[in-house]
Amino acid sequence: MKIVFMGTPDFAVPCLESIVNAGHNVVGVFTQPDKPKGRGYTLTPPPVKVKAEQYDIPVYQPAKLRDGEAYEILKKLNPDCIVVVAYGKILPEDILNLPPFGCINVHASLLPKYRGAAPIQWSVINGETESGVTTMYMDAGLDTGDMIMKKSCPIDENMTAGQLHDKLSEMGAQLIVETLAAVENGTAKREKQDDNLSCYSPMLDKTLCKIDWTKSNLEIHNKVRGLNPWPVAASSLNGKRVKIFSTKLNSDSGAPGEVISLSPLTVACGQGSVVLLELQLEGKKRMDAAAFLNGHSLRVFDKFE
RNA sequence: CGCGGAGUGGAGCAGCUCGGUAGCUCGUCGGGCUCAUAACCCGAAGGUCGUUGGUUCAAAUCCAGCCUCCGCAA
Repeated sequence: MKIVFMGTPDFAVPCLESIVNAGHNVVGVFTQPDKPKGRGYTLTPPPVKVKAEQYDIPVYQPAKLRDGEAYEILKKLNPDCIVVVAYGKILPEDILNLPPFGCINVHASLLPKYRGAAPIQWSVINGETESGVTTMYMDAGLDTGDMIMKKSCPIDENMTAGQLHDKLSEMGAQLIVETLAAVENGTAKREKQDDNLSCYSPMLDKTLCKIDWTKSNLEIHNKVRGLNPWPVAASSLNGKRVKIFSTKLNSDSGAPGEVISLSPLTVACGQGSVVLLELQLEGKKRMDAAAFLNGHSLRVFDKFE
């Protein structure tokens, strides 16, 4: 099929690869404009753009989709189908209606649960034991379209959002190829989403990062892995910001936030406690708890806030 | 020129303000104690102090450039 691909971050890259490898004719890639990133505000192209250029596929980076210009480009490209994976923009209706086989989206959750921007992270933060990917025909709503295919995978108790991200990204790459095949030969089904079962996963906000030690150890553990590798759960120690990358559940208890053991480094929560495995002090490198203790004389009863 | 922190034996840190003997916690190796141990005691190895140049009788320390890493912000 003749396809236009729309996507932006790492998550979308395997999908683009698999579509190309499946023999589809990708005639254009839409992605977000390059953005200033990191120290020094270096202008950085999105990962999908980098990959598209390797394939010599024309890249389009419109700031707006609603001014008609994008529509004209798409009309000229004349795709059979538009595939959208984590593009980061809402498609206007005229574009949704343009391709004969429709606009198909790959979403990183088992819809209708976790519609929205950050399904992977929220699944982990909320302690879900299962997640997956869903393909659907896009409609005007946010991730509300009719579903085509689903594939699920378990979330391990210690899995991070980053690990789940990589796994779902690969699964999505497989599923989109299967979906396109079904759509092309007319065997794709169309399943309505049950809105009563839906929930939204809003974009992550840095105010989420701060750990509330009065919460249970399970909630804290889930937050830590849900925010890893970005934006990373954080706390503060002696007035300095500390990122906490990974933890392990422990049943010992104490006053919330207090260090109750040094070997291993254990901090009490509202209920139970967590063993800190990997952390990073502001301006310092990420290190395991043992290394951290070598250079920073923590004591029992010291408090994380 | 977005703001800021940091590079010191294998790891994490101190020392730098006020230049002059390489420090701490841990690890490694050897020995001891112990029924035993990740515990304890004794001993040892291991460092061109990121790099280049400058100032000086003398630079980890002061000055300038460069490289690398990290936090914030986006």
